[in-house]
Amino acid sequence: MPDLDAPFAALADPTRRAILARLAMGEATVQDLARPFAISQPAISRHLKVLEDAGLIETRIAGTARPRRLKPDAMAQLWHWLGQYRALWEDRFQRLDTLLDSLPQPDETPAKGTAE
Amino acid sequence: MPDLDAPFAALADPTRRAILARLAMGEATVQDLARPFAISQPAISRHLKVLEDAGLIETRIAGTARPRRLKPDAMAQLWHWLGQYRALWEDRFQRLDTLLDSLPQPDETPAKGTAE
DNA sequence: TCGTTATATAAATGATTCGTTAAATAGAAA
DNA sequence: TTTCTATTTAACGAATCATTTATATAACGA
Repeated sequence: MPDLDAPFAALADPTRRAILARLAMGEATVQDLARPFAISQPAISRHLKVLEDAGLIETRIAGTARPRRLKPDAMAQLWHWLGQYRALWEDRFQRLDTLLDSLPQPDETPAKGTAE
Repeated sequence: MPDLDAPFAALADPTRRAILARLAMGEATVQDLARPFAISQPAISRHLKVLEDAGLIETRIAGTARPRRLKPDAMAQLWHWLGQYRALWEDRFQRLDTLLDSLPQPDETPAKGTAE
C-alpha cells in the first residue's frame, strides 16, 4: 500500500490544488506558476517540492528551466482509496431514493433531514 | 465549492484513516476507537474533533457515550474532485496501451530465465 | 569571460500539529 | 447525595510547516 499521508497532505492546500489545476492544462515553469499568486517564487518552489515528494508531479530539465508536469497516478490511487467507501455514500443515496419513492407526494418538505 | 482543505488534511494521518476504516463497520465510541491504538484517549478525542470539523464524521449523544458514525458525503466530494482529473490518468493508460500495441515484440526482459 | 535569467537552498520566524498529563463536565448508578 | 464511567478541555513541549528575504547554483547569451 503506498503512502497516502504525503499526497493527502499535499492536496490540503489551495495553492497546491491551484497549481495542479494549472498543470492539468499542460507543463508550466516555476515562473508561470508563480505569476498568478501573491506569494514569492521560493514559496512556489517549496510547494512544488511538496507536490513532487508526494508523487503528484514530476520535473523535466530543459536548460535553466524545470517545467513541471502532472503525474496523475498518485491522484488515481487516492481516488481508488476513497472508492473503498463508495458503497457507503451510494447506499445512503439509494436508501434516500427508496425513501423518496415510498413517499406519497413531494408536497411539503419536513424540517431538516438528518437522513438516518 | 466546499472547503477541501479540512477533509484532505484530516485524511493525511494514518490514525484518522484507521478510525474511518473502523467506523465504516458501524458506530463506535471513543473507547472503542482508542483501544487498538497506542495513544491516549484524549488524543483520540482530538482526532475525532478534526474528523468532525472536516465533516467526515458526526456524533450522536447517548447517555454519557458519544458514538461516532461516518458521514460519507464529504468523502464523496473528495472523490468527485479527484474525478476531475480522471481523464488524465485514463488517457495516460490508454496511450500506454496504444504504445504497447504498436510495439513489434515485448522486448527482451533483462532477467535471464525467460521460461517459455 | 561577464551579466542575466531561472530556480533552488539557507536562515529566521511565526503558526500549526500531535502527543502528553491533569483537571473539568456530565450522565448513571448506588 | 457520593461514586463511577465516558468524554472533553486545558496547559504545555516537541516537532513540523509556511512564508519571507537573502544567497547560491546553473545555464544561457554577449
